[in-house]
Amino acid sequence: MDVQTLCLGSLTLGEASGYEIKKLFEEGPFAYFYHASYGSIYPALGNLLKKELITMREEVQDGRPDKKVYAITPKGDAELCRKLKKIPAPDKIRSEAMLMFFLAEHLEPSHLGEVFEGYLAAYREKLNCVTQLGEDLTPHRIFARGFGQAFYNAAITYMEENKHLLLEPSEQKAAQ
Amino acid sequence: MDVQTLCLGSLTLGEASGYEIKKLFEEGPFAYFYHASYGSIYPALGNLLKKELITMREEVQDGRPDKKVYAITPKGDAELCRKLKKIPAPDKIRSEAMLMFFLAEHLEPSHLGEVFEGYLAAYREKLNCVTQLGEDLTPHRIFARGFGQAFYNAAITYMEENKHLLLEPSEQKAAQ
DNA sequence: CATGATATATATCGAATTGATATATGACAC
DNA sequence: GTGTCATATATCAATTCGATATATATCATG
Repeated sequence: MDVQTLCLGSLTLGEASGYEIKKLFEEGPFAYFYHASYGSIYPALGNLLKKELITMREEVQDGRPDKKVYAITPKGDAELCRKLKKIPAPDKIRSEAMLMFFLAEHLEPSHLGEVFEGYLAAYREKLNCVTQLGEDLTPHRIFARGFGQAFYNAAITYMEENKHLLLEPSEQKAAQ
Repeated sequence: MDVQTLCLGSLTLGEASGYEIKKLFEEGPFAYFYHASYGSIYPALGNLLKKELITMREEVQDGRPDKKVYAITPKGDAELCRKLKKIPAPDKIRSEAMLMFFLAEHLEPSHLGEVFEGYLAAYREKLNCVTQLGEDLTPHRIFARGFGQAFYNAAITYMEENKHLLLEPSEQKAAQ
């Protein structure tokens, strides 16, 4: 699943600029299951335009910089459907925080605590973000959003309940 | 967090070959929070060796190909600690399946069903994998493993309970 | 007993992606 | 006026992926 396909998928939600597409991955409905950077989005939009899978119009704005608004074409829609006709690759998670927790013996306790609190706070914020997300969703999208909520809820609950394992390992040892 | 740091972290669990390190990310304790490919692991080990952060010895085996066994040095351990002294980047999830669910209107129902069942089966297998994982774990690692279990459990439960949203959207619509 | 599949093991390389950086406009605070 | 923030586009070196190649050995299957 390359960024071009990702952009096509984004544009099925309505026309958007590269900047707006990026926001879908940062705080929008895609935030909890996919990521893409400007460095891949802008070139992808250029390629899609060349292939006539999307159209572009320049929109002059006042109070902020002008933008290029992209929209998917029927040809682009057909291409997206073609690309979605496959078995998806397995999920890939990259959690530096969890790696740190796993290797916690190599961290200073104060830093570990800081990392933990920051991580928990970030998850609470993400849950908040997902929960506020979207109106008039199709059942499919309610399912997808609910998955994100279920994930964040489970993570937050787990962290709150098992904090001691990470932050007071000496007491745990003593209790055995 | 680059692959070199990741390899250093892997080697704190004990000496290992490139192939064995890869398995940590595929079915081992890192599987549910990080990924790395051969194309990054082998060059990373080469660079770490040059920098004397790890050592290498060739181990002749019978019944299978010989392997190069790497071990972390004190210098490597210091470097790892240095690299871990920072605030971790936010988690990044890449789920092609979830993207498909979100864009389900563009999929044939039979394909959607197939993707869903495959995804659920994969998660059940991953949960199984994580649960069987590790003996004599430190509290930190019990925390990390438990997080993986909590995540997979939540995901599986959610999918089982909300399957209808995804696979019978017409009935949902009719029920409104 | 060939044939194919699977597991172990290392290595490489083009293509894709990231993360950082540059550039620019305008709002808003202090 | 000075700094910071949000909007907006674009580029690029460095990193990483995913596919492929190569090799050894086991095991099943017809």
